[in-house]
Amino acid sequence: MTLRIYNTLKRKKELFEPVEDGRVRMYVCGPTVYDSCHIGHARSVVTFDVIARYLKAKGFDVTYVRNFTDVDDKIINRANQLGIDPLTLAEKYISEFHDDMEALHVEKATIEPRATEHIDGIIKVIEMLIEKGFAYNINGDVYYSVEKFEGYGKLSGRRMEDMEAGARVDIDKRKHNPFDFALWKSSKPGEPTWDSPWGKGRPGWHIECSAMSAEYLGETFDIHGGGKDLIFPHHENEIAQSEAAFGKTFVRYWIHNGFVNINQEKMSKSLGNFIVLKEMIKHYHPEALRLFLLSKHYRSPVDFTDKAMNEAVSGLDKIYGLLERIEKQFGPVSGKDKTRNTTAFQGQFCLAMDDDFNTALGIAALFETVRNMNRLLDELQKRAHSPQLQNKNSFSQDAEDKVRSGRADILKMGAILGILNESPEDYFAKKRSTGLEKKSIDSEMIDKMIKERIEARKAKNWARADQIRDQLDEMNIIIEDRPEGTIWKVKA
RNA sequence: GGCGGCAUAGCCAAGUGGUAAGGCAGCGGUCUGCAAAACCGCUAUUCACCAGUUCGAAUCUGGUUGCCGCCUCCA
Repeated sequence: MTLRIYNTLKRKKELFEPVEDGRVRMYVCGPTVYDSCHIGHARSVVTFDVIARYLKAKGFDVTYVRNFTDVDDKIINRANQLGIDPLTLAEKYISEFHDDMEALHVEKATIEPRATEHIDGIIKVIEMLIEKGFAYNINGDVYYSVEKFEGYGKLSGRRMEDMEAGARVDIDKRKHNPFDFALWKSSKPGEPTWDSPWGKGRPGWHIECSAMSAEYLGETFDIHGGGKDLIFPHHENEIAQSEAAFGKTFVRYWIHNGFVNINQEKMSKSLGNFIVLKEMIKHYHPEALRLFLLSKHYRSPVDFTDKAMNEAVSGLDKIYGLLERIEKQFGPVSGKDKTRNTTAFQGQFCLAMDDDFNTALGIAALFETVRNMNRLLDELQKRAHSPQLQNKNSFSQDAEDKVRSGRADILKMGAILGILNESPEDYFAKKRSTGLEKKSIDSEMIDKMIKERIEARKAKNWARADQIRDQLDEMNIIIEDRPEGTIWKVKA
């Protein structure tokens, strides 16, 4: 059970060895709260949610810090446009973020610090950097001097000389080097400001993460994550700040998730193709989104399409379908079920997750378990209908044990992936009612028609039964005659 | 201009030296009054192309082509 993680800094997979045995300290860059979350945010948050869940399941004591950037140019601009206070705007989107994440079944981070609540810590780090000669003050603006930090560029793999060649960087003559970045920005009218040794102002973007991670996780910690786009300049700058200020290795393992494309196009505001999370979960089950996102490796790009989402929905239906089948036959999960041997989980699934959180491979293990359990239930059903078979009882006892263990397996895998949070009844009931809403059909009418069809079938009036089924089909309702009774579904 | 990534069946996708997971779709079968669901079987002698290393390569090396990302706010 050795976990290997792809480390962006080293550009290879490495054995994971935390600073302190049995503990993991991890920091993930959260959103700048100036707008609603889109599915790109969802990918990052879900990726690290699964990583945190898995580390906990492996027995680590996990301290997970995910920050909010609640003071920033974008927030100020947006607030000015709307004529409201920037901090009020930030508050609104923080609360929206929480709502979205709850809907997505994202577990709460241990600590969710905000930049504006850590101004003192930020100022302290800037003072250290000035003192050590890594930063300079120009009329109340404090800049970090990238040339002073020897390792600058080591995360993103770029050298200063290369970057200058074709770089598109704003020319600020006051900076010693075009790549020098702001640690502290002097205040302009209408902006939130704090007192500092350099006058009134506000922190730059990168410094908050150096200050807050040090406060909650120490000067060296285990995992730092975020989207690939943050590698440069944000994370490069964080390393420069923290290692210069504290004189220690900042982070041991850097993890970066890939992007979400929409119909093979980069998702961007200018293309107008970004998908807001709370809109999308009106159309798709949040767990289907998680299953979709996790069915590709976290470092690869994923292409969001309705087709891909519908495939995820089919997969989720299949899993819940099995859970429903088991529950109908053996009842809900019992206390005893929770302590069962979960061989597929401990074997295939954990092996996959141990290899750089290979959720796609883990999901394959989940589906294989689903198929195995369905097969067993089929066999059980077959035997029940053939009275000549011997040892029926011992087989069914054995099968029940296996099925219960299989369900425990599936639920354990689901708990890492953050899916299968609902009871199968609720899942399908909700699906039916939202399906009806969309097509504006009345469920009482359906029940009435199904009752009539059951009567017709009892009387072996197949013509009438099929006629009713055809009518329902026209209403986008699908019928399944199961051994336990007739159920219906709404067509996707 | 600089840096980096990717190319596996109809589609999505895992697989970094030992002979191609899983999902979706399709077809055939079992089951069913007929269906649906579920299960079984089939669907890549082959992993963009060329050359090389090796007993052996989708996996390593070199080259070619194509796609994409970052270097500017961005998950």
